[in-house]
Amino acid sequence: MAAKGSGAQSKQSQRIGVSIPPVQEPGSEPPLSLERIVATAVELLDAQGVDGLKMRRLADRLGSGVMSLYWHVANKEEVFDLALDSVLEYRGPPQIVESPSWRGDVVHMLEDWRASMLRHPWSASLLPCRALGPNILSRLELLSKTLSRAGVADADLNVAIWSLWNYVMGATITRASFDLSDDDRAAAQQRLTRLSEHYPTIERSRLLLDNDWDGAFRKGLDFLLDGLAPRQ
Amino acid sequence: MAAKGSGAQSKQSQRIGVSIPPVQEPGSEPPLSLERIVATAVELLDAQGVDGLKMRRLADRLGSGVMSLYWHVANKEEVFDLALDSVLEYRGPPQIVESPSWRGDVVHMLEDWRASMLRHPWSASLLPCRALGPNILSRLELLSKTLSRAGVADADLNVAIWSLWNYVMGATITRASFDLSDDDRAAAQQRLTRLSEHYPTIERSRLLLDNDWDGAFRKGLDFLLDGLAPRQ
DNA sequence: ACCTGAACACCGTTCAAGT
DNA sequence: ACCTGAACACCGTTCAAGT
Repeated sequence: MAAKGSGAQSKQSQRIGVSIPPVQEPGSEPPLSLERIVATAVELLDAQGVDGLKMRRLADRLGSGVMSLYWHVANKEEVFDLALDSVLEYRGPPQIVESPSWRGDVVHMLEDWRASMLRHPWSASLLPCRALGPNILSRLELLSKTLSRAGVADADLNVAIWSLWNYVMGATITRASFDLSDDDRAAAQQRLTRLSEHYPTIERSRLLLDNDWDGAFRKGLDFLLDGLAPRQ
Repeated sequence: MAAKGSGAQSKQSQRIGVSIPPVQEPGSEPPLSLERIVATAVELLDAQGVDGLKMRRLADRLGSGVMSLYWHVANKEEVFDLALDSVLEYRGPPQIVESPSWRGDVVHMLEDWRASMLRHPWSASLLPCRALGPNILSRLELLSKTLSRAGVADADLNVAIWSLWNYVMGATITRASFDLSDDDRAAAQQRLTRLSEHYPTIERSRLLLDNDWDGAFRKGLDFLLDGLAPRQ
């Protein structure tokens, strides 16, 4: 299961003394490494979507043979896992003077989470069915700690966390997949208009064109938080 | 784009008079039809998951050559679209005497929606990125109409619908993917315990093992509905 | 109108070597 | 320790026919 080179931490970024910085001669590639593979996988996913990530294409971009990848990585699945987690790092809430409120912290983290996933539209739909990497676990830990300090009882903690997780995931996955296809969406709304006898209400409200996603996200999130941890 | 035989409605289920019911001679298959293809695709997906649906395997089960499928269907994508929508039919709320309350109707529809998707665990993660079929549109229409009658203003209608959609999708996708792998989940929690120095709070609450999914779903849904359409 | 087999252009990955 | 090319066992789909 575990990849051979998984734990390897390439330390070549720690330059010793004043040795020559590794300026890239055009055409000569730096050596393969887990970091380069993951970074390039993210590039590829951003550019071409989930189906665009192929081992051969990845190797091409890295200037190596396909099979070289398999030294650093067990299989394609692991590439997905690593690319996904690499995109979800969290740097914490802005520390302006004093941390304002637990609620502000939670909202910030969840909005940042959503924004991170929307910057990489392939990531949201991948997350639920993949292994939970350290960055995701860190977010959950932070969320849990914050809610706990805010007074949420231990018995209610898991429900609160999963409700928020579910809401964020649903909102982001939907948004990301609608994002991918602006034309498709217009086409869908047109099809809806043609069928307006069957679906008069959603046709009238132009459901498929409405796009205040950010506002809707924030509003629903507030409702959830009101219920989960009432402001006292 | 449109498949050649898409609109075909095989009417052979309407028996004329007392003709012999189509008892299957073992080995002789009924003729191919869109319905049979879709039904078999659902079987295959239920049994083997998303990656288990291959055109060749589907053809095998149907007792036909692979390429025969392409007469009824444009490509594999269309098989997914049709299988998905076929699984999401809604029969409406139980009509016991009087329809109780708009809120009961909404909750019933959304819980039924979730249950339908959980009966076919591959469906939830597929839904957001596929075409909206008639059954899904019907649910959205019903939801919209009910909320509208409940007094939700036109301007707030789309936000309300999408919030609920997002919540249901997120909850179901998460639940379904955790469902797929009971062992994996235990393994993940074990890994978490090993790393408990980094994630003490979620380790202590045994976040990854908690499984009152149904209760959590209902609770969060109530919070959302409270916010979206306050009971007067 | 409906079905078919052969063939094509891909995939991920195994294996047996190379340095 | 790291990289490689040839080969295998698959895929979805095109095409040119068949009935």
